[in-house]
Amino acid sequence: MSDARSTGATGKAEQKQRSHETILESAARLLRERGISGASVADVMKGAGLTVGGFYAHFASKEAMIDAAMRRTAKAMRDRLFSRLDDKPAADRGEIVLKRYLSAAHRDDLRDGCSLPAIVGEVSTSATEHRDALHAQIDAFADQLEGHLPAQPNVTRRHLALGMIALMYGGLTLARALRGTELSDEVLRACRALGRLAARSDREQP
Amino acid sequence: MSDARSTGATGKAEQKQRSHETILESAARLLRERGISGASVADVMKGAGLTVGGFYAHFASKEAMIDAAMRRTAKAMRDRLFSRLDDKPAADRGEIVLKRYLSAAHRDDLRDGCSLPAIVGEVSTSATEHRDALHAQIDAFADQLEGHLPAQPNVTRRHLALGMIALMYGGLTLARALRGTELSDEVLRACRALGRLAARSDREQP
DNA sequence: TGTACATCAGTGAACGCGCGTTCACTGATGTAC
DNA sequence: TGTACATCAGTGAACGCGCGTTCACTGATGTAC
Repeated sequence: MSDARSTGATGKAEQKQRSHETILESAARLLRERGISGASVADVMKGAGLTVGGFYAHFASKEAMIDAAMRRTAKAMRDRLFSRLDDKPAADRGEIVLKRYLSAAHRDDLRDGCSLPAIVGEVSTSATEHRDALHAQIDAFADQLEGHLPAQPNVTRRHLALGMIALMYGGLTLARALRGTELSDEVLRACRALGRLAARSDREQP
Repeated sequence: MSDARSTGATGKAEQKQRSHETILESAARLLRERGISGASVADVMKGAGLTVGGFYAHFASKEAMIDAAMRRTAKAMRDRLFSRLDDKPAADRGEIVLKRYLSAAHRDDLRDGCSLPAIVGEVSTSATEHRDALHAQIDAFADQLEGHLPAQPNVTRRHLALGMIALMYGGLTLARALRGTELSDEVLRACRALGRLAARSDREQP
């Protein structure tokens, strides 16, 4: 505490920054678990160990909070998906990302997984104000993914990446919606098989 | 009217049946446009030219109405997707379904299109009570689709069908969420290109 | 060092609103005699 | 055929609830002298 003081930062400002961080983490978790409309301001604050009233000292609106949570979650997800990929053969990398994303573990871990399943549907029907934040998220995802995909005839790597993102997002969301059924596992397996067609070029160069 | 009377049906029962139909149509339309939580009972009744109070003479709950609207919409969508397919060469049929589903016209037509984009996300996060209705819808879709897909090495037709459904649902939903941007069109194109890998077997038998 | 005042992160109650659901009522239609 | 009563599809106001947002207040922390 005295150390913190000596760095010039005041205790109050530090405390507020810590709270901001905690609120953002709570928001990101509830967003992934319950979606945009399900992540209520009161519950987000409760999840951060605070009360509703203080919220507007940290964010201008719920909309701003959701956008911030989206940005943060997307970055964390990409870091995890693409981590330690350099150790693997270049030809395997696309398929490794595919398997990480479309795993039963990822399907079952709502709290720490990808936020797309909780976001895209709502943005398409009732939360259009988050379109720009989603756009940035998809753009960044595609940029990073296309570097790990093989050249294929008649398709750009960019298109392979966007197609795989749609497949991964669609497959995971569908598998989550069907959680607890045999069909849910089947969907994951099916999407991994379909994605392999795009992620590997072996069949083109026998 | 006198004709109707002579068939033995009473005017009152007929009127109620007509209203039931109108309510269901209004529910299906609002469900596709605004999602499950966005299709409020009051708005559904208003869309049918009626008032809220009468709703519970037609459905036991909002949940029952949504399930009924889901069933009806899914059937209509399949009929449209698979219509007049017998005129086409067998090898083209999978790709034709793909192109019909992942078209800009379908993306832009919320009112009459597929209901999956409005349903799956919510079922995965906050409307789990509709899991069974969704399961039946996906099952029926896959059954019908797999008959139009080619044999491929290392993948069952069932898995090809489920993968394509996830790709089509994911791609359309993402494209709708990004509506109005260049990226939205790119996503549609990308998903058609990826889906072609599954829908056509040409590359396997040169 | 000690005292008086200023700041401000967080509290908790209240607001207006839309939601799903309930219910006493209305009035046109249908039935009995 | 005409009259009295029963039925029932639909009305509209009310309910309890959770939502996003506002605001007067509290009390610990920080500053001035």
